[in-house]
Amino acid sequence: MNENNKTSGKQSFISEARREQIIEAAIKTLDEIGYVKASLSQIAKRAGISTALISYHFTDKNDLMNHLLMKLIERSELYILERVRRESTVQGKLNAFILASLDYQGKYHTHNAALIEIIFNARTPDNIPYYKLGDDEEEVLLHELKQILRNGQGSGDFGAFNVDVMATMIQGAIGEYMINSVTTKKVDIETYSSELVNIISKATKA
Amino acid sequence: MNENNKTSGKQSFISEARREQIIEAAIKTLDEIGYVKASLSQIAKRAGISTALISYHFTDKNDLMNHLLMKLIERSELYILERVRRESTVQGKLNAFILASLDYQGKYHTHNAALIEIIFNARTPDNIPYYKLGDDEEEVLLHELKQILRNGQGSGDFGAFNVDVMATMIQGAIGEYMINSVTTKKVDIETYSSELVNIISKATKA
Amino acid sequence: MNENNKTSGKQSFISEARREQIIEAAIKTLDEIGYVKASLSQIAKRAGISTALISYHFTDKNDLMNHLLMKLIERSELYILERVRRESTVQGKLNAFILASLDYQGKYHTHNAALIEIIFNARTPDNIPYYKLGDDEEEVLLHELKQILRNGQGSGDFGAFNVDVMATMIQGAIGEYMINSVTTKKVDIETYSSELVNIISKATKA
Amino acid sequence: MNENNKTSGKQSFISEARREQIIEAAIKTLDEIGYVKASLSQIAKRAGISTALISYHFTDKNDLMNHLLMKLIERSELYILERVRRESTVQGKLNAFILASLDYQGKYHTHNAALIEIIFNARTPDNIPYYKLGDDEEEVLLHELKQILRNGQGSGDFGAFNVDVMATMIQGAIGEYMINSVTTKKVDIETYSSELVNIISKATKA
DNA sequence: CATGAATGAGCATTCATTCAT
DNA sequence: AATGAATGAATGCTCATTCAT
Repeated sequence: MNENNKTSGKQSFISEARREQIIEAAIKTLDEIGYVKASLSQIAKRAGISTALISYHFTDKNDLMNHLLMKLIERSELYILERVRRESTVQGKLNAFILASLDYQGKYHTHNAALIEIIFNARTPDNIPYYKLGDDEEEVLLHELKQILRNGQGSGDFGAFNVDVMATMIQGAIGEYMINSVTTKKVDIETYSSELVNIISKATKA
Repeated sequence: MNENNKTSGKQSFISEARREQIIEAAIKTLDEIGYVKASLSQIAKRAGISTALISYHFTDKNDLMNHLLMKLIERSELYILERVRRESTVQGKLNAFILASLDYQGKYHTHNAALIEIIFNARTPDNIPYYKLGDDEEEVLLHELKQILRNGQGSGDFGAFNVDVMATMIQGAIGEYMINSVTTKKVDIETYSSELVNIISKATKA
Repeated sequence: MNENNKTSGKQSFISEARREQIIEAAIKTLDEIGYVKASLSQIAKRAGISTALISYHFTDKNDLMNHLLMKLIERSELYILERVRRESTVQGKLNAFILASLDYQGKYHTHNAALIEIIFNARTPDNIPYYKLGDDEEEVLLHELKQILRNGQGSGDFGAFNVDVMATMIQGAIGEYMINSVTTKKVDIETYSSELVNIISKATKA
Repeated sequence: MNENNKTSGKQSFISEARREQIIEAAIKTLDEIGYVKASLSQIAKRAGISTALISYHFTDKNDLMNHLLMKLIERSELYILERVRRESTVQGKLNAFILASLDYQGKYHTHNAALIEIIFNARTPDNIPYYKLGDDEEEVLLHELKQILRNGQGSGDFGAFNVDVMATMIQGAIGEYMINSVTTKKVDIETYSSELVNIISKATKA
């Protein structure tokens, strides 16, 4: 497979399947031993293939991590947006956003752990951390959340507040649960979800 | 320097100065190139010393990182708690907590970046990520925040809400600003601070 | 090559050849510069390969040394036992044992030097020197020697003596030639061999 | 202390005491962890001093090992020769030589272990192993042993045999006991001693 | 005399990557 | 498409030695 094939869109069916398999193994590896120790050989071991095959299907370790990250983001977006779109009211959408986000963390915590490992560890060749890379266009979820908030303000359901700050706060509150072990140990995810919905509801109220 | 001296409290003045210098260089290194690339030789380069000297003053790379982490946590705690204690009302204390936390991030963002790098990258020998290690006793700031919230509920200044959830949410909201580059680019820290204070104020109101 | 392959019996032809080559280079290295200085890079230099390739074919430096030791012991055992088994009388077997042992030292003195270097230098992780590890089962040559002595006593060819002591003495006398440079310089190996045969013959006589 | 002082004969009393102390610590270290791991810092630790002080009192690690070796050889020579000289007959002297040699090993097995570690591990800068260095003049014990054998042959107490070979054989038989763990475990030193005396007695008989 | 501080050289090992097959 | 073989570069760490104090 030449350099082009590795990044171009069209691959053979078998090639695509291999890439998928490698990405899944990488997710498992990141969850189990963390980014620092997640060497290609550790990933290959979990995939049951040789390291060389990873290099064959991805230009680079970086390339693999990028694809992996895209896949992880895509999945969580699909899950959360699907739940949001099912609701018709702004309040319903906001609640759905929060609940679905936390649900996803609980159900696919392996994915979430892998996501955290990548975002906080991987860096571009210029040493820019991935978590600082966030491009407006890419941040689909944040965009959706802001849209809900703006719509709520427009319809009078929500009061006056800085949408960017409120959205950031909500995302921080959601993400913190996974990360803050003191809370994780003390409060179960259902309680956290419903309490958070209440608090945000009050904070956004007109 | 023998094994004991490396961890015992009393060191010579010059030795203590070197340790300090190494720790500062390590902070700089973590901020600049991230945990993954922060090798002893990179740290040594920034400190202008030999790698061996780091090994001489710290038993281990792990030992260095632990001391560094302790120092970083200690500093931010001192800064924030000092500001909180200056206030007399619960509302004042809560606002001070939020503002001081964000101020610290803005003023010492190198320290904060280093803290993030360590917490999300370092793992114990059993592969437990540092961010999952959080021990109740160690989490001084979270404890203080909960105390403020409980006092506010007791005095009637704050309404009814789950203290653990509210505290976690506030911490998430504070931490997110540093991490969420979209927001960092769009909203300056003063705006974020004051808006967050307003939102939390409304959310906690009786 | 995965962890398993390194120790399991079946390897590819080319892999086995490389392992052989590395072991031979290690023998040469031990003979030339001794165990203490026999680093992987010194061995690699003599094998004309990279250090990493040694790590690829052996799990460990220890693993390499163990394989090397096994090979050396095996070779000397094969050589000596073959010569002993050609003889039919106990006296013939005893003499053959002594002569073959000294012949082996003379012919393959590089191997013998390497053997000495390993046995007296290598230690287990618990600091037990290899030369103190000798397990009855493993000491094939000592066992064979004792068998000859016992058979000779049974048949009346040999007189009464403590078999363990006599066998140890013979082994000591054989090994000493290589080690004692004063004697090595003064007495050639053929003289030493024939004289030792005479002396032992007298000592064991009925 | 300048370069000269380190090797010249006359040192201050305190300096001589320190050297003694270092040498004793080195012996202990060699016995406990073997030559390979016997770093200056390990020796210093056992002596309760700093590594720099060893470098101050000995030009070199090699220098320390040479002095240590001399001391060890000297001690065993004194012990054995004293016992030999107490006897008047050649047979008595020969037996005393064997018994005293084995006694020394039993009584001072720490010293003996250290001796073995040095002789088989240390090498000159030209990579000549110490065990191949043996100079006729230095080998006082071998010389004494040969003298006894020659005297015995002269007086008619002993028969005809090659003195060099017989002496080497006896030394090998003595040394083997310490080294051969199979025998060490099976035969106690008293039995080995008396049996060896009997065997040698028969082998040397007129 | 004695030490703490410091270093350059060397160590075994792991890693991402390449290449012939 | 897949692998085993191979490597150069880098890592954390230890060592013997030096030197100012």
